[in-house]
Amino acid sequence: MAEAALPESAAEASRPREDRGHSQSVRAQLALRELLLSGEIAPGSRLSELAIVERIGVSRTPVRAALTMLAEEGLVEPIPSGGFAARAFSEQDVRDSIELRGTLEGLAARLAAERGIGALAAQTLRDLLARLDEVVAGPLGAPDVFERYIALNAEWHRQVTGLAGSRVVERQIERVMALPFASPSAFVMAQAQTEEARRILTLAQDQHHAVVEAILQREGARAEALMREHSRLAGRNLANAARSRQAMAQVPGGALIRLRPA
Amino acid sequence: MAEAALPESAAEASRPREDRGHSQSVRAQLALRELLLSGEIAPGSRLSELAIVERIGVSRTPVRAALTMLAEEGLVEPIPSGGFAARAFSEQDVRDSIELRGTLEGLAARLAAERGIGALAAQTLRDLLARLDEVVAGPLGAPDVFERYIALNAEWHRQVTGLAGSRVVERQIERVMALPFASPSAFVMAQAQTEEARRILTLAQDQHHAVVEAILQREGARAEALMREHSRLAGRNLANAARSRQAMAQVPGGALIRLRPA
DNA sequence: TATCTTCCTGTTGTATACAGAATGAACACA
DNA sequence: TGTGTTCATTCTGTATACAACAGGAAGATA
Repeated sequence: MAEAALPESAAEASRPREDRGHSQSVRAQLALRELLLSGEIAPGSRLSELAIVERIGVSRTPVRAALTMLAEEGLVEPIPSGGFAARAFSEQDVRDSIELRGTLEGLAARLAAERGIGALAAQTLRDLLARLDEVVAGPLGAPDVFERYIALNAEWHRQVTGLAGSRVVERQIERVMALPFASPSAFVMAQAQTEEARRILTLAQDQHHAVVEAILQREGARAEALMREHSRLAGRNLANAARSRQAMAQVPGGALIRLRPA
Repeated sequence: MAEAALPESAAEASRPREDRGHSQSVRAQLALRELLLSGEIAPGSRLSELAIVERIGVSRTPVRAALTMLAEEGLVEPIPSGGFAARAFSEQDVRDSIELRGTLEGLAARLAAERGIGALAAQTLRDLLARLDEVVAGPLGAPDVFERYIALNAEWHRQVTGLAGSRVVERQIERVMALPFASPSAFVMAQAQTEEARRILTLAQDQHHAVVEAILQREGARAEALMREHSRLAGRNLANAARSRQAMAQVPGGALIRLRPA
């Protein structure tokens, strides 16, 4: 193709910034995921490799690689006769994914508590809590407040899953979170508009504190139970968001969710 | 290559039976997994695509596909500079994998209990239990007794994870069990030789009964706790097997496990 | 008009060629 | 003898050609 013949630097410069430095496969994966999550590719529809090639401008080989990766992630499913189709999710699937995340994060929290964490990790957690406190207590009307919360929240969850000290567990949690609506912050933006926002953030943040306390005091069972319950907050938010199409549009991957399927 | 030019039937006939009807990619995946699990490819070593091509007789494309699949499974890990390496596992990794399976199976059992199962499914479970009872109570010296136990045990676990009625959860459990030493029957053969075999099988089978009872009586928390504890039997068996090189050889994927790493 | 057959188009699975990058060996030099 | 450098080899990532296959439309026949 034409682009491949360009000198490397020119080709790089002409690409979207986020794609720089990535291999074609990664590029294809990112682009395809974007197309899927935004709903531009309708859930259920077949994904023709050639069509994707034209759309994202890399050859079939990396597209194919991207498709198998996305199939592993679960965003795409293999068709028996060959090829892949964009996957649709039921509300129950979302609910189960959240429960799954809660269970695995609960495991991670319990392991962290049982095995103990170092002083440095403890301080990192406390710092994160303090910064989250600021955001939650501050004015919610300020710009980017929720984006800031999401970033800090994601970091907190990453920390806790990392503290288990188990590659195996960490990997598995990453897998679950590959489904974007299963992520800890999936429903934050959907709630941001509601008047309940502050209440929910307050509850979540209190749970954050409690989990850290439990981990520091080596209370494994408590850490686990709290972490599970924490995930159920997302479940509640899902129930609320499901009532409004507008709210669902704020949820990452919301376009893939078929509400009240037959 | 030569083989590709052969008429389909001849090529098929000349292949090992297990490979019939599969695509080249699946063939490569099976063959590679076998090479990895048997330890023929040393853990930690780099996997040259060309070397694999020569070894299993399919071209680079399906080999590459197989490698990415195995990377998702976790048997192989990507090298930063490109390519893949056979992965080695620590005893802790195995322990964590077992804990992970227990946690997820516990979730499945709880969901099954909470959501309830149909009469048909209940009967299937009872039948399986009865057949397992026979094996466990019978003479353990008879040929293939343990193979039979493994098959029935695997089926029982498959049933329970299926009863949760959640694709998402089921998929995740499949992922964990892709690591062969995490499977419910991983350490059965290693224990088969010991005098403790009957005791362990008896304990496991009692837990099977208890889990089914809990599910049928809709006791979610109990089903979950039992299922977790059930998985810890494997953890105990691991501790025993780890003491003997001969016992480890009986464990599927045992060759990948680096005991007492530095 | 309904149904079966045939053929054609589009699609995937596979093999392979090529370019750029990485790795390791050989060699020069301190 | 140890160290830094250069070069050749090997490898991966990507593009593309080709063949088998699936699915569907058009046409023939009852």
